[in-house]
Amino acid sequence: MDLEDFDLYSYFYDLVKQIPDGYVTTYGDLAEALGDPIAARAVGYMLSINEDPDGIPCYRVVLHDGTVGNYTHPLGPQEKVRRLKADGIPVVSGKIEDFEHHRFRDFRTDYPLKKMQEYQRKIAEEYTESGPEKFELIEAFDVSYTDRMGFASSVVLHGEEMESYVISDKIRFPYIPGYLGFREFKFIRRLYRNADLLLIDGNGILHPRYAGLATHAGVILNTSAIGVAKHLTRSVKHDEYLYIGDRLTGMIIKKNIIVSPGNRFSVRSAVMTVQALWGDKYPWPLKLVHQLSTMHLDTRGRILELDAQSISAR
DNA sequence: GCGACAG
DNA sequence: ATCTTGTCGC
Repeated sequence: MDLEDFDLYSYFYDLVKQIPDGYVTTYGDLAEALGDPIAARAVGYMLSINEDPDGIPCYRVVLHDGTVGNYTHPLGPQEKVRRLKADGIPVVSGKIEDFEHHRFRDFRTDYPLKKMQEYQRKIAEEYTESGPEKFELIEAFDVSYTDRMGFASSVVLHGEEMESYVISDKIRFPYIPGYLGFREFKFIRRLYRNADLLLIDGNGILHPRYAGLATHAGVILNTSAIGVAKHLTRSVKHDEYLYIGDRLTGMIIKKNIIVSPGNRFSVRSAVMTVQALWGDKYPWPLKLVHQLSTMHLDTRGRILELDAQSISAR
């Protein structure tokens, strides 16, 4: 199992196909079969964008209490009820009768998200706090999305010189809290131009397993990295300092701007470096690369050439 | 209604 | 992140 290039969509749809005729399962049961109950919302999302509703029986996935729940179909939830009844499942006023008797949870699975957690713990062990303080080549990354496509960009800075890169690819991993690295690192790996500092939209060691996207990228690419996030994730806040367990992992430097070390930085040195790259209201290389990604998405990857002025003019 | 929830 | 109308504040 190649965790760095894992197709969770295919794996998930194969799980859904395992639900036998005459049985149902829940969003949480499928998340459990993937390896982490936190994926329950991603389960709902993946079902909602199912491209093969006749081959992949989404209608067999219901709420925890036996309520039928939503169905993304032109005919709506009533079509879900119709299909369940056609399978011989009794549904009375939107709820499955004798729910536990019809509930399937005996999935054949390798629990891929559990393996990814282990992988993240190994990455976290490779994180180091000390590193260089001067950088020749800085690269900032960002990705914009449609349902199944990602449009990724990077901006590379060396002295006064700047270059930008764009790539796009089909998405094979949904957004799942705590697993962003498995969604976005493949883009960073392809865009990486041997920079000695990576600036990444997301968290570093401010992560339940101390291995957010910026740490994932910094450790695998063996370079310095910093994460800058716009929203706070689960952590304990003391003044502006953010702790996971007893460990200092990040800092709120402005409203909705959270800095955490990815690799080869401490919290203090990461904050100082971000401040050295401060623009108007945000580190300017990240603002620029975000605009580039958005434009890349808007044109569906048909950008051929861009310079900094045409981007900033937006 | 509440809690979590990086992108 | 994306989907999106109107609304609030500078």
